Amino acid sequence: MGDRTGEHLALVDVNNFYVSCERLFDPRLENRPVVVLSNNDGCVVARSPEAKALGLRTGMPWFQIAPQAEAWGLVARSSNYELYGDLSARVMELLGRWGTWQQVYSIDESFIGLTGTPRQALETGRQLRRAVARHLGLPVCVGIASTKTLAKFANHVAKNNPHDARIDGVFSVEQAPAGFVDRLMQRLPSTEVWGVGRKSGDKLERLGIRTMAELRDAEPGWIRSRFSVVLERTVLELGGVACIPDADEHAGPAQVIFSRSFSRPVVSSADMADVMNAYGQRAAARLAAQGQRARTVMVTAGTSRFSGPDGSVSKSVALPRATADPIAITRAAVGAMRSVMREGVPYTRAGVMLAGLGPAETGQEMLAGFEEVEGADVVPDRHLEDVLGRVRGRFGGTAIGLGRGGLAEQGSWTMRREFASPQYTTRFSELPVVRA
DNA sequence: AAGCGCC
DNA sequence: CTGGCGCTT
Repeated sequence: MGDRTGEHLALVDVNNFYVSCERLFDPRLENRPVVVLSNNDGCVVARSPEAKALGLRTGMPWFQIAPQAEAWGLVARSSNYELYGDLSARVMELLGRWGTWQQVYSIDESFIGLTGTPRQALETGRQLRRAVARHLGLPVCVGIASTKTLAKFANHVAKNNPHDARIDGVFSVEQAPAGFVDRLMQRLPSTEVWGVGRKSGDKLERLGIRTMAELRDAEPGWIRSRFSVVLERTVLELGGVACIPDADEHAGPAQVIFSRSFSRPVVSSADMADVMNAYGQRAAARLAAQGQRARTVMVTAGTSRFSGPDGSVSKSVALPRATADPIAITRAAVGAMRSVMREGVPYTRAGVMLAGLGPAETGQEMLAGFEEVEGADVVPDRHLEDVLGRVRGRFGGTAIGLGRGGLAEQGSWTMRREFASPQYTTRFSELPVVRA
């Protein structure tokens, strides 16, 4: 745990984040059903309230919905992660200013620490909600409590009572009327608790625990023996004991994965080599951007989960040295895949995973290799990944890459993005034009 | 390598 | 004609 004694925890997230981002730049999407689709336009990942009212659920495949879309006036958008990522950075930066501490939990969620009395913390929550609306035009909900799990619950309360003027998007467990939280927990199923999914919910039910309140009141040690230390912590947190450790700010992620489904199955090893070339570069670029190096490359490829025999393969290979060099990583990925894939099998997805991560060399270490240029005012880049990172930072992610066409070249397997919106905030050529 | 849960 | 990711076991 960090040093957060006596603080309140707020969990802030953006309502229907991807849809809200799309609406920000296309007001025609206001007041009508809108869904944002996953990569490859596969299934629904975000819904406007109007789309929810139509009964559309997250995870629904688009091909099942598409026939009715026109009759419903439903608008679909392909996911535009350039846009969402950019807006996310702005939201997170703004939220960080309101907290004594911040943990960015996902693209649209952040835990932040609030000080003062419970009453003051609630008022801060209301202020930051107004600030995000004013500065970024995005609607957020805020849940405030003493533990992360309770803050998640409080956020859920805020989000699911949009028309309650007393809540108005901000709910504090500590400031709720007596008995209110307990009555709610007695009504809500355990699966509404953060960290309790379908499987654990089923198992809990078989053991006689159905509601959030029953889970909160369960014996922690018994839960640990029947489930895991992770669920035990959830029980303690529901009871107000903060015990989910904060993410280590300094440590990057333990692994970097770049994995995608194909628009069309990949059958030949030649095409799969192109895939590994492209995915290896993307994974390597992320690794370099995080200032990390990898020791291990793992490749995976799989057949359709919904039809035909399961033909998933994977192979892990050690790199000769820890590196973020896209040439070394891409070579390793292509070679590993060639050794395990079966020619003629229709693979529908593949991935490159980098593991055994550690920090990249410091500036001092890099300088050590350049005694020969001592006195020069510019230290040349020692690593290809640094050069690529700088070019991409200035000219865009596909401006430069390995091989003919680099990352810009598209294969027949490239993901489908039929309903893509412009990159309003990250490409000069796609800036929205405003006429007054 | 698979299960699980989250977004 | 059905996502991607990270962590745990």
